[in-house]
Amino acid sequence: MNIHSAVVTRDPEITKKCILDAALALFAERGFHGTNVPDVAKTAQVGAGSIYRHFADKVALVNAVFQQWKLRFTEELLSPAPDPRLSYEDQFREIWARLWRFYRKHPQATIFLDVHAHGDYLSDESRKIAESLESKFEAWVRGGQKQGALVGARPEELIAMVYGAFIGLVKMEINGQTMSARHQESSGDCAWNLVSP
Amino acid sequence: MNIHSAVVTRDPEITKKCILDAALALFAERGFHGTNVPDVAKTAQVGAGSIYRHFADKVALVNAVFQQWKLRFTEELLSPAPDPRLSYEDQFREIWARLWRFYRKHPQATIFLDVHAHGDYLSDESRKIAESLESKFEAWVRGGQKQGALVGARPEELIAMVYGAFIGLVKMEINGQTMSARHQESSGDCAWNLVSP
DNA sequence: ATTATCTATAGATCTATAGATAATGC
DNA sequence: ATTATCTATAGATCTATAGATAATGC
Repeated sequence: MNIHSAVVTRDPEITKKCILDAALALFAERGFHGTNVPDVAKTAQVGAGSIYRHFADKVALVNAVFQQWKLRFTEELLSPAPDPRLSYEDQFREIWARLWRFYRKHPQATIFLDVHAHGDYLSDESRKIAESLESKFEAWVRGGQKQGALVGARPEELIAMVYGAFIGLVKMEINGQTMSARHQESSGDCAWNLVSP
Repeated sequence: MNIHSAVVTRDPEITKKCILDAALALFAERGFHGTNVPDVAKTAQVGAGSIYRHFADKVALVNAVFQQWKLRFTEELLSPAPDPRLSYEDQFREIWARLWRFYRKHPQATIFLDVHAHGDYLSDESRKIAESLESKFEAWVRGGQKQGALVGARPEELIAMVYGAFIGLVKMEINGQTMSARHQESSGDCAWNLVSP
């Protein structure tokens, strides 16, 4: 059945990585339901069947992408933790700068994580990872509140507003208004005012 | 072919409204590609064919929903304009309160407008309506900046951050953390600090 | 005669699998 | 002998249409 095939041999892990990268790009741009598996295969330059060798189904694939990038996002934002000798304002600005750095390095992942944050196809494992990131941020906020360095709202609220403001700027940029380094910096002033007491 | 049919007669405008309401609910919950036309018909309690009598195709339907609610959102947020005799802080708080009122009255529309803000299925007409709302907000921001009552960033940036922060809170609430009237009020303090000079 | 509605379905598309091919390892 | 890959496609699903039915208006 496979007369013309040129089945190239390579490390299966490379095949898997190609699939994950292609899935990230297409899911970020078109969403879960807007992306079909043959297109992922074509973008990854693998056969459609190979995707089902590495992932049980399309839902498992999107969860693998989600978990990979949620973990990496956590890592790049919170490891190493901002120097605790810094003022909370400076720690906050460090995290704000890391958000922008993450987005510059991985724009597709930033969009993917926002778009797929609440899909009903997310597994319990994926949700657990998201909650774990959330609780790390909440701990940081509570620390600042105890010192009176952050405003006394519920930590979830402050996180939702700051991250929401960041995503708002990202979407604005994707819509055509670029954010220069200077704009990123001054948006940090605004974001700090949001949480400062 | 239609032996058992009970073709109920009613005002075609009511049929159309039922379709638009059903489409709003399903598109908001499952997104454009995650929603299929027979499900919209079932939710609207009409035959699938009736949808294509009122709308050219699925894309025309989502655009009709988008335009209806984007216009209504603009109306409810900016008409009547906040009393210009009020301080800009009080005008801002009035708009913030209207945002929450819109969301409480039309939670599905709030989600719909966020999820479908940048879909590639949006028509030029839909985009024009979105831009027109944006420019009304920008004019309001420029007015405040001239008086030194709002921080001097680009208006698009301030709008993106404030609206992003609001959407962040809405998503947080949908995720389980309710926002009481008191929380809405105090989140307005934070949001005002974001844009205050 | 026209208009609105319905059900049934043709045709397109998408997911997941079957089965062939080739490379690697015992 | 096992494992990874491919192409082709079965079966499910989805969009949009065809054609029947009924109500309204001239």
